[in-house]
Amino acid sequence: MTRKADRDQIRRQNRSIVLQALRRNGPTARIDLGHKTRLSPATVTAITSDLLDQDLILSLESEEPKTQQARGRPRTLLKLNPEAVYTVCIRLSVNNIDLALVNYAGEVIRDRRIHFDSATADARTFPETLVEAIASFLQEAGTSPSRVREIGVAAQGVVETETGLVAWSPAFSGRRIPIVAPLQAAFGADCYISNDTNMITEALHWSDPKRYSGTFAVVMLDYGVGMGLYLDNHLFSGASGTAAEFGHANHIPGGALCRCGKRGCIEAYLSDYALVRAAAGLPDDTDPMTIEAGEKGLARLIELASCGDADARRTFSEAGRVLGYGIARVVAIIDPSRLVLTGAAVRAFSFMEKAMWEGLEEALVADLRKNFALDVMPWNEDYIRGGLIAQSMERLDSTFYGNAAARPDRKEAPA
Amino acid sequence: MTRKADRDQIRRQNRSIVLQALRRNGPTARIDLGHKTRLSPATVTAITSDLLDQDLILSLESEEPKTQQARGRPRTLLKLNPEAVYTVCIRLSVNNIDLALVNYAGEVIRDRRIHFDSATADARTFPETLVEAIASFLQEAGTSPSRVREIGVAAQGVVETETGLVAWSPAFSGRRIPIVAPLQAAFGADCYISNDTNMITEALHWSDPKRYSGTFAVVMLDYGVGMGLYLDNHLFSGASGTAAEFGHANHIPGGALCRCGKRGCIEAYLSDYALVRAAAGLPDDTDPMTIEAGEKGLARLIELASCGDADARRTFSEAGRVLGYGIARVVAIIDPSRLVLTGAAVRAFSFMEKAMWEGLEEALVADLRKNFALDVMPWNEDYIRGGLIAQSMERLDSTFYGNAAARPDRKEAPA
DNA sequence: AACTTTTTTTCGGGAGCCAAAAAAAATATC
DNA sequence: GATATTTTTTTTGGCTCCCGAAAAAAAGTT
Repeated sequence: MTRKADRDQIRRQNRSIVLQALRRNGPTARIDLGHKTRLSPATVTAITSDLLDQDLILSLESEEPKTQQARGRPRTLLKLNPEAVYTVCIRLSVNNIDLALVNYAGEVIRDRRIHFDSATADARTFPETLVEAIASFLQEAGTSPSRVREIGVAAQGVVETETGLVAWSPAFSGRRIPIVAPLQAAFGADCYISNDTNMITEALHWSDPKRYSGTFAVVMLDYGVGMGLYLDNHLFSGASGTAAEFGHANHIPGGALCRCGKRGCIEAYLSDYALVRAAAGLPDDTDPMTIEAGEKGLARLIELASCGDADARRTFSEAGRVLGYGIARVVAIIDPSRLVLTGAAVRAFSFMEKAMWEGLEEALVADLRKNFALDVMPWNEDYIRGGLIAQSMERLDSTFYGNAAARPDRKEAPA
Repeated sequence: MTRKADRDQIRRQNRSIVLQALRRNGPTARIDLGHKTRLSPATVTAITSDLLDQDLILSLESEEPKTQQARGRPRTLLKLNPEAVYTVCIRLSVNNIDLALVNYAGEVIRDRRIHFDSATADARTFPETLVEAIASFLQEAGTSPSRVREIGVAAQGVVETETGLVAWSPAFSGRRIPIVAPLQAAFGADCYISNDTNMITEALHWSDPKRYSGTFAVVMLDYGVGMGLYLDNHLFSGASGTAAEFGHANHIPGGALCRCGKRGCIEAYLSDYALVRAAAGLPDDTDPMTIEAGEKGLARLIELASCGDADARRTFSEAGRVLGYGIARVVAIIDPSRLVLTGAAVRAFSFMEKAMWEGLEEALVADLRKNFALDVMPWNEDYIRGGLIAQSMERLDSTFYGNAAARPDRKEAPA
């Protein structure tokens, strides 16, 4: 049963909409906020004066507006108060912790990369390491931890959003590492953790909501294979928060050996180590950990293919066919309107494309595969940070209302 | 951006909640409606008096309430007015059109099965046939078509909910047959079409919302293989409405021949004809259309297995392994909290179970497969009708508000 | 200085919710 | 039979929304 509606909900929602409009459009006059949000001028005045009282937004009088308008009362622009609250956005990769301090306007005011050698470090102490890293980062920045109201983390591997831990990651040699609980305990802020590809998905929706709305999927071919799902206009993370593990969906029973220990995973055909292993003619059960792949391995392979090396070309072509089959299964189950292909390996897309389409056609009946568009998108790591920022800001915007806590939770309605 | 909130929305939502509470609990006093909906008594009075004015609900004074309560003003029970509106729920199977006339209380007041021989009939004229069948059904029932405000259709095969047509079905030899548009034109009611397994999914949520909420999947093993997805508390049907086509997700590249013409679909290993084909030792590219399977074929196979026939046992065991792999892929991508297995073939589940778990274990890393529960559920066709009724009633409840049309559309927010 | 134009604020009204009081309609008690 | 008690329902009054319209503010134009 749907939850009952009451007045508070209206105001909360409308405040949140005004904040979103300001974040998306930068300094804006009340009258334009009215147009953008479809609220009446009177209501915009009421809401913005609340927000001004709370120092969440600022009035931009002194600065010269000098828009095109000539006559009439000049519009006073409003903007988010950058210093109202701060967010820390963190990206965990195999060897790095990337920290960013972000203000309420969504601007990165300081960032820092900390090396973390996952091969030698003890995964069990990682949470403490992370807490210390954040604390010293904030101290350097001269920002009191109490002003940080939101901490977002993106990690590679299998992330359990619901429990707030990394369930399986190459960085932690497969150990389950709690992240959200230690951060929450240390800083008291609202914390969350998500898969890195989910954050790319969120970033796409933020940067081009026209194109990336409704139901779409993102497949990331990188050092590992990830997926993000945006379903019915919401980021989807499944019941325990581990959905969209495209890379560990099986392709061939008993097939090539994957880093996760199983055989036949899509990742075992498409990721960096899989490509290097195949191109080198190694048996497909060669332990992935013994393969030197990563950025260098992949780059060399792409170069070889570009030079016309037959083995490299064949490797990419076979990978493309696997990709086609994988996409076919996702399309059959999810029916997205668009599928975005990204990650370091899309540089080699031209070598995979033909086989990919062939695989897709072999795998899926025409009626099901004609309704989706494919985007191939080179990318950079900033997308992950962008998604974290978008997600954090959305959580913040819907939090502020008096002292009322409780962000409405889409997951479960109370009995 | 979220839509702005206003007062109308509140009232609409609360009215809808009251109607839902009445539908779920039967005759209920205002005071209990207050408890169930968490609305104040004053508000319940206001809303119910509106609903009484509109004849959507009835007051049950004369009849003896005689509840356990002894003293105090007696509660007057309210109930939905069964005659307020009518719904027609239609199930299309290969050879039958099952019609049901349902009143606003969700009770079936008349039903009828019409034979439709899809082998000889012309699929192109099916829409007219359907319209005529409904019209004569209503006439027999003595119900004016104008009182029918909702028509819901469930069909087997690939159903495009968004365009309102059957894209591929064994009943129509693969032709695309429009359903919603002709019905809408003929009757003016709000019409929709959905996949039959989606309706089972909806029925499960309706009948046991505690157990079947959040994110869960339903797999139907029948004369064909279907799936329904309930994600984040909403029935999910994908961008074009063809999601959850589990049966046509590929299992083995270049594998067994499927009814859809492709090779290696899960259906080509798990459906009635696939089992009969395998048990008979026929080559796996034997044309499914030439195989006598259906209810009888499946029943005989189950009997053989029960008697200890080795070939039959092996057939089911192999099918179970495929099922395990298929479930593993769904779990990797969707991460449901529960997976329901149903359909005619679950009678043979005991012969498939061991291999299914083995397949699941082979295919998926442990971290991803330990978060879901499996239900095996015998079923009957009434579930589909139940889901249609639940869906139709939900659509009706959120429709009535003054003359305002516009059921809020979860799919797309306006710019 | 008076008019025009545009934005913002104020004011009054309507709609929704709720808490509390009042009314209604029984049974229990004397 | 009259009064008290209990429980449900309705009414009242108050609060908070939002909105339309009017008023005010703050320019530029004539």
